[in-house]
Amino acid sequence: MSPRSHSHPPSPATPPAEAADSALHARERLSQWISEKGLKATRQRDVIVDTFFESPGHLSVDELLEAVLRRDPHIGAATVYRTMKILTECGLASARHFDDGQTRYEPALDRAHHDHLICTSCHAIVEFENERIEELQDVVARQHGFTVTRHKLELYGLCKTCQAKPAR
Amino acid sequence: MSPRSHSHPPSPATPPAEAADSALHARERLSQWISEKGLKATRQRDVIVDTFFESPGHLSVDELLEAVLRRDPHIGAATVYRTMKILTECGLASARHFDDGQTRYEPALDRAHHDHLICTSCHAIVEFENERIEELQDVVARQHGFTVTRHKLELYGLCKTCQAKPAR
DNA sequence: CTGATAACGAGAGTGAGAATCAATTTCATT
DNA sequence: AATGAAATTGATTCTCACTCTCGTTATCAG
Repeated sequence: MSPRSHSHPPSPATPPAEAADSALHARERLSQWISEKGLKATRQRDVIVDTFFESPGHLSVDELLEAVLRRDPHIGAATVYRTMKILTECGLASARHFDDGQTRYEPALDRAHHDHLICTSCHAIVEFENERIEELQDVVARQHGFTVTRHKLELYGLCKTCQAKPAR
Repeated sequence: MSPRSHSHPPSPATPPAEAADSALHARERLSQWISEKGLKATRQRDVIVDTFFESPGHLSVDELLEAVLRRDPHIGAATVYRTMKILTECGLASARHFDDGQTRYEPALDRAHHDHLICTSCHAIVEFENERIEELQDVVARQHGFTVTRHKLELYGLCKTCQAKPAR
């Protein structure tokens, strides 16, 4: 079989202290959830969760897997899918479906609701909040007799940088 | 008030005059586009386009195919995909990607922009427009240096009917 | 330590949609 | 009408994101 040389995988490049911190919080909350639900803690999940919280937001599973494999080349894609599903269920991550056909995840630790501006050229994603828009949405929903549980507002276009550049 | 006229060619179920009318307009515009682009008119495309414009909005390709097959059981799914792509390119239809993983098409003949309320229980889709929200979106985009080319606003929740019912 | 069982990884299965390709249809030009 | 180049068709295959299956392994309460 495989030699379990499992020393703790040292982080290749020191991540920002902030990110590492949020990864810590997340691991606490996750272990809580795990014991509540009768799940089991595994090395793979730790690696995936750490990687996720130490990476910039809006990762696709592919991108996350790539980063995970740099730390542990033996983790399977299915495990990343499964882990992100768990993170979503316990409220630590939220899934976003933009128009590129992939599910993207962003950390959801104590984050307020927000929407997105998406550059169709460089694929940059900028978050924003606008209380007025939210209010108006509620008004519209009420006018139509709807009780809204969630919403999605995405603005697609060119970011400042990509407007300046000619055609890419 | 719906006019009950018998002036239409015999079709399996007489569609609303309004819909048949828009199907007519659409066919004109399509044939224009077809000759412009050096494409060719075909019986299959006519059937698909007619069916599309005589059906209620927000059809998935599956649903459309089903309706098409009732008129001509020999039309292939690939042709429906291809035809809807053409309709989208020439501005007669617009594609929508809601959270159910299928592309849905709605007629776009001289229609103004609008957004959607979607019932997560009965899957009803209600359209709405709100000029104030649009304006605020522009403001937000400007603040972030974006030039927005299109946007997507979807409100998910329960419609009036489904709120009344217990659980479905 | 041990046994029940959750979790793993590899790979097969799915479903929407795009691509391929031989056979057919369209249509401008004879 | 007949021709033939080019577009179109439908069956099938492929791709891509994701889920499921299954034999094996790891976790953890007792």
